[in-house]
Amino acid sequence: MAQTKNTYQFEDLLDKHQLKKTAARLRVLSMMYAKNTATSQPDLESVMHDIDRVTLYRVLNVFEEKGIIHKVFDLNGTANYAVCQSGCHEHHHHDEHLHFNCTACKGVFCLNELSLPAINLPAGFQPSGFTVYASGLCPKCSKMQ
Amino acid sequence: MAQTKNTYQFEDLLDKHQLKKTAARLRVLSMMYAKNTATSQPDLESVMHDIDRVTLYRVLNVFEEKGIIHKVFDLNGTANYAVCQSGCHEHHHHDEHLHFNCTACKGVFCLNELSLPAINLPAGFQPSGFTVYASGLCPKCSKMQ
DNA sequence: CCGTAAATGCAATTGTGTTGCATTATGTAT
DNA sequence: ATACATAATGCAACACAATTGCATTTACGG
Ligand SMILES: [Mn+2]
Ligand SMILES: [Mn+2]
Ligand SMILES: [Zn+2]
Ligand SMILES: [Zn+2]
Repeated sequence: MAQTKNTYQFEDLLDKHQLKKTAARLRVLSMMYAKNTATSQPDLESVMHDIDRVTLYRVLNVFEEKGIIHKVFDLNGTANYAVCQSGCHEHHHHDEHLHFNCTACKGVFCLNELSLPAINLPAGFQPSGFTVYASGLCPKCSKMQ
Repeated sequence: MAQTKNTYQFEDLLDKHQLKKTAARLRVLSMMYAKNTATSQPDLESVMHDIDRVTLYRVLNVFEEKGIIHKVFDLNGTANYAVCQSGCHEHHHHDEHLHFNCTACKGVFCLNELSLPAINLPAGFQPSGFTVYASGLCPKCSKMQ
């Protein structure tokens, strides 16, 4: 679920990855860590009107490179980003968990706690990674019908 | 793999779905049935220079609505479309098979023959569908290294 | 062959994402 | 505290997929 972190911890996080502590980066971090669903650039833009859209794209890109967040596409093919749990490093993500896309609230949930079953492919195909999506109703939306 | 059908069969297919037999639709059908990988609007556009891009989008959309093709996003989040095998009807697709996206040739393969393992979700999540992607090298590209 | 509804072409618009470059802010050395 | 080098940002422009409105053309049943 949503991880609680204060400004000092976000500054430490940026320090740890040798990133300068800028207002845009701190605000993106606090927004992303405050929610339990993935965030898109348009999501950020709709809240942070004073930060240029290009800056938001660049913040997301550098966070992904550093292994702070990972990219996941929603049902419409638009990029969303979620905070990485652990085991993610620069240019090397370990995000082979299931992603749940709620058809009602459109939220994208990372289900890190689930273990994915092994999948074997037909002869000739050499897989290097798997991505599993589920769509349907999230807990909150299924309660409200 | 690639299904072989002639023009009469494509006309029958359009008839069956109460779609008018137009040149654009017949050409899109013959191109999509001739290959064993999914096709994007830009793919079609690069071949059918005389057909407007908007028409190609509309042909793809109506084929998807009718259950003739299904949409699958590639690694870059762009929409590709593949011929449905069976069991797909208007507004009701059964395309819960694995999609393999080759990182070399960028081809998107529908692996209909594979059966996907069951996946159960945490309490509260009500799934209505699953999508599984694998990325890596397809048979042809893995042979060429 | 005609008439009508559907399909198409074209222009314009939206949305997401990228690039180049001038300006500003950050962190460090003085 | 100040100056400097470098990184980050803002802005304009661009690229590309996808959508919408509307006029024109086509398909097809009568
Ligand atoms: Mn995730
Ligand atoms: Mn498929
Ligand atoms: Zn929901
Ligand atoms: Zn390949």
